[in-house]
Amino acid sequence: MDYDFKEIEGKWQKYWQEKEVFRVKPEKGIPKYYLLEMFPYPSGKIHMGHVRNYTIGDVFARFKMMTGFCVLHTMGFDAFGQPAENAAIKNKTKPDIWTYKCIDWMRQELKKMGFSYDWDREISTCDSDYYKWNQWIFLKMFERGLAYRKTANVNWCPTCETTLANEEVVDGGCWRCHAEVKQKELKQWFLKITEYKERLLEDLKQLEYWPKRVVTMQTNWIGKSQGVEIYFRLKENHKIIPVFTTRVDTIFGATYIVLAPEYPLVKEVIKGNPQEKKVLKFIEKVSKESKAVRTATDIKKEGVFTGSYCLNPVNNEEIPIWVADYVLKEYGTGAIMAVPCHDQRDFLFAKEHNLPKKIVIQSVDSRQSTVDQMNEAYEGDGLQVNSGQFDGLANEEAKIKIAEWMEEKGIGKRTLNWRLRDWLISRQRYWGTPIPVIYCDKCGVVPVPEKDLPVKLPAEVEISGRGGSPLAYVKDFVETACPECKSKARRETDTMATFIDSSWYFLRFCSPKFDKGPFDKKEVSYWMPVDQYIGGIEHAILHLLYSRFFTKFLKDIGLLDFDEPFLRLLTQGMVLKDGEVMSKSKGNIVDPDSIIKKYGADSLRLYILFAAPPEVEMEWSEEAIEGTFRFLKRVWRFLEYQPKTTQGKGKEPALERKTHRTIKKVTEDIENFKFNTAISGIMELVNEIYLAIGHRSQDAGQNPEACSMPACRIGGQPESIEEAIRTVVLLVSPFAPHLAEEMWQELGNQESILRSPWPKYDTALLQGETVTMVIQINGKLRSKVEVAADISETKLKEIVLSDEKTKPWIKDKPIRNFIIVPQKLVNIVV
RNA sequence: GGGCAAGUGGUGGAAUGGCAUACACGAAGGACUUAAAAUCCUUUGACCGUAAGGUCGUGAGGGUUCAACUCCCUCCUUGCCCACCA
Repeated sequence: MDYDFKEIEGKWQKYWQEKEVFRVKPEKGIPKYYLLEMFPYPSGKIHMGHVRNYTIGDVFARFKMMTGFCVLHTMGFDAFGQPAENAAIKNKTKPDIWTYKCIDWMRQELKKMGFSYDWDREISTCDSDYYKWNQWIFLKMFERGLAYRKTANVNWCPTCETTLANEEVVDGGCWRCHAEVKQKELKQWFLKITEYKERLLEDLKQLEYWPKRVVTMQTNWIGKSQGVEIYFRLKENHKIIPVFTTRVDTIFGATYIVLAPEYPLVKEVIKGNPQEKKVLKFIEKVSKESKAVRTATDIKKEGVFTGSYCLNPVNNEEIPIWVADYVLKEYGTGAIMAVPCHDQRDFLFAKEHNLPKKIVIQSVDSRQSTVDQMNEAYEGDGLQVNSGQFDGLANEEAKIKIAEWMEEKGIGKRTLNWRLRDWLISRQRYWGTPIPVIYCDKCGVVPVPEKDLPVKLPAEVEISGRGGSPLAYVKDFVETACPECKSKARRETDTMATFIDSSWYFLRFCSPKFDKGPFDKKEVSYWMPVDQYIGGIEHAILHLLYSRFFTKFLKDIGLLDFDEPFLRLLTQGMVLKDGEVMSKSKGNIVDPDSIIKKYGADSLRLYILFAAPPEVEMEWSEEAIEGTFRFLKRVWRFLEYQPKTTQGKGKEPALERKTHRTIKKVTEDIENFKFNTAISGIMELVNEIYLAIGHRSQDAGQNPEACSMPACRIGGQPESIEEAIRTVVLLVSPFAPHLAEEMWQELGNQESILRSPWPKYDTALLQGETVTMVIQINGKLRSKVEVAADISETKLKEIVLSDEKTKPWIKDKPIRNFIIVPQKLVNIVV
């Protein structure tokens, strides 16, 4: 009987579906487990990254099911987004038709992998049943002032007349027509995530089961910095220019200040002075530069003198005011004080433009050069010099003293600065959630009343990729009545960023068909929070931050009773081919479907977990998958093992011990997501079983060459062998579920293997009567001895010292130390 | 520039203070076969040695320890994420 994976996999996928094995509902008295993998964008085909992500999740879900949990394991589609519009233009189809077709293909491919999803709970974010609640949440935010409108810049391609996402800007040009990208001001919707910045930062401390680096990345992204706002005054009219710094200890070394080109005061400062034209020209030039160009590291920092001066408030020194592109209006106050000796960017800028430098921090341990000898800024700690009454203080201490002194004199104030900005959600796109807002000439901005939701996307739209928001051209959509005064009004024609969709989908899975709100509170309080979330590191910042923000907001309006949505997070590594990320542009894609056809889903699942630990990148190798395929065939052939009943019963202690040790190892490894070693543990047990069967046949006087499996039916101690085989089938079942189900049935079981409990190990059977002890002389391995497990120290010493291989290394040298690590090794120091 | 990972046989990887290279892949040899495939068995870090055995060996250098891939310090390399963040 060959291992016919095609037939087996088809059979069991059908069985699972028909018997609704994965359908789940809350059950009293059984602990719940919510396992979630990041849902895919439905591009049509699954790729190896999906296979890896979802296999990791599936193994864990099945393991949890077998260890007695009520497991919520779901799948859906993050279905809005630009590729559908691009496909519509390219293939002369419609985004919805294209998307739903892709979803169908993708669902089929996922089913072929045998994943244990409750497909009854499938959701697609482009269904109005779903995006209706995006709109509802938006309205709740609007009510509380957390959704607001302001003008902001977008990347604009003048040729295509369209907005471009940052990733569509290639080398400062449009990805499609390569025209130079301009900045354009538009009125757009924002969500006030900054209102939650403290909590988003503070609650990171709760996330002890998140990878450290993800927490670090979020912390840096929120970017809280403690510093001082210092008030510089214009020399002419004493107008205040506030400057933010984290290094107030260097204030005495400030030799100029720099304003962002967009800084409002700039135009006033230069009015009528000889520099005016030059500065205006510079501002004009910078304003055309896209952010990408301005933030590039390798480009020289440019700037111009404004012709004006201001006063350093600590010593009333006159210092020049400059304008430069490396200062950003959005960060801090939009103005900086420049300390060339202690900030590298300032150092380079000062060097370039011949500006004065002044040392104010003296390094303690290295003799510091004079200003002229410096070839880079000194950014480390040290003692204050040239700093008036603060000279001689350690700079960390001076930071506090100077800040206090400035506050007393009213020339500065301690303040916090945050890097996190509000979230721009307006998109000039069709394939997204319409923003539920109406503009009325009389009433102004009017939210769509809840009862009128959803604001549906019109089906008949021309997608050309040109001319801004496509919805603006759909007359029936735009023209509407004001909900308040009933007079003629216009709908908002922008749609929401798709990150909104994924910011709460994990809640929708708890009650996917609920129609009285975004989710059923009762269901959510049973299932949430997500116990284990699994996905790519590329979502470490935005998606996870937005989801945390939404959760906190929904808690504030009384819909949730917890602060954090995801208890544990696993970020899986990428799948590489020939050392590079698999990607279309590199042409090194391996299609999972072709692998399934050749080796079956079980082999693919097993291989992708066996090749590397989940969180590191893995190298794809077609040759290596042959190995896991072979292994499954080896397991499959256990079905041919039929001990003669006349042979009687009997136990094989060594095999029994191996079986129980393997149960322990595999169980612990799965719990810790060490799937690669879990699998190798099962492989070892399989090898051991084959050995046991082979040895029996030799003992029975058989020709060992005849010991292919069928000939081995004379097995002497079948009890242990049968137990071992049954154990292998159970242990391998989360990894290769189709094969395990089929074998389980062949072994005489009626129900799905998922309904059988996970095997337990007997602690008493783990330990043999003897152990092998390693003997080291001076830390070097010299011999091994087999001794009783509970041997006394004196007896052990005796045996070790009389060991033939040990003797020559000791001879008559005095023994200085005799170290015993129980049941492991002894080390003799001579 | 900042942050975070990682560096072990021909390859993927195992060992987180106690036998370095588990488990696999590949390679070589053998059994079975008319042959092939499949399957099974043996060998497989380097060097010295007929052998027994020995020496070296986890990116480089140093340190702690009876004992270091593992802990500490310095450096090198690669990858990922972020970045004129004041």
